[in-house]
Amino acid sequence: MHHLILDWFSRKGRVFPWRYDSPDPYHVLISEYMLQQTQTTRIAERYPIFLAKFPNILSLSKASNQEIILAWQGLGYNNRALRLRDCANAIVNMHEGKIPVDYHALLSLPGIGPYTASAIMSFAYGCDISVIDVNIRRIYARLNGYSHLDKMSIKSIESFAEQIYPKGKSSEWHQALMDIGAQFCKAHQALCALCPLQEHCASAFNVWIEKKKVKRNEPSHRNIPNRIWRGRIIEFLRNTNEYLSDSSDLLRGVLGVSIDDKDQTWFEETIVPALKKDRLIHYDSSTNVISISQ
DNA sequence: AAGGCGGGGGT
DNA sequence: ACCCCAGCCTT
Repeated sequence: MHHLILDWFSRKGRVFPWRYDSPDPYHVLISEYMLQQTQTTRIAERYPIFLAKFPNILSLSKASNQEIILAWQGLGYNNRALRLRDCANAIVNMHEGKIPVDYHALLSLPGIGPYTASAIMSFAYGCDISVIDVNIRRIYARLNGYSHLDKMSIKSIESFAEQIYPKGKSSEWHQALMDIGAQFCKAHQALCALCPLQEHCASAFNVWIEKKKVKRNEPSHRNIPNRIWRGRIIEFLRNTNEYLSDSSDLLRGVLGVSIDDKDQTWFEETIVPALKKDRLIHYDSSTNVISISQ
């Protein structure tokens, strides 16, 4: 099975700007950070532009809030941008600018959790470590014939993951599985006929399909979730000349020309505090100017 | 344990 | 009109 998958990966694996035979650890850090909850196609567009602006860990560590938020355009989850800069800063200050080759050291950095830490260990440094994201979890559960992802406990997944991957080939193995999960062994559709794992899969051609998630009611305004409005506000500020705006101009620019008291209250009591909490904006109450935080 | 957090393309 | 995505942090 190992040879089958590794061979499949070398012939049919997806091609991305961040995939190289000997990747720069900095490039792995950036791509994995961007890829958290964000689709590969989006990253493929933005990744080269971002790297051109911040070519190494030192330049990234010195970015102001404003610079990093601007460079994050199109990637979503804007406070991730600040976390990434903070992460670079911690690496410069605590690790002499070298991305640690140590799982627990990575885990302690801002915005790096179990997935990203193991991904860096594996993809950047070629270490023997198992990597588990939602695609790989789903594949392992199906390989073992479980009737649902959640039927296989985290512990079982972890111990299976540890013993299944070919030692010395962690990087290729796990990236291959993510390719398979994204293209064939999908949550809502299983294309077993195309899957290189089919002969080794207990669920082949008889796969459980994930139920649609019940959507929970998000706090919304004018029928649009607040987080979407927040994103639109940051985007509006990105497109102003000095990345600032009079607060009422901003509100009209985002919501439209007719603003009532409810809009105003919602903006001041819900949206502005949330954006400030995330360090994304600065609000000068004396001049009534809102800006992307410096 | 659950909720919050963007954005654009797919269905 | 929803639906989802190479997670992580906070409460």
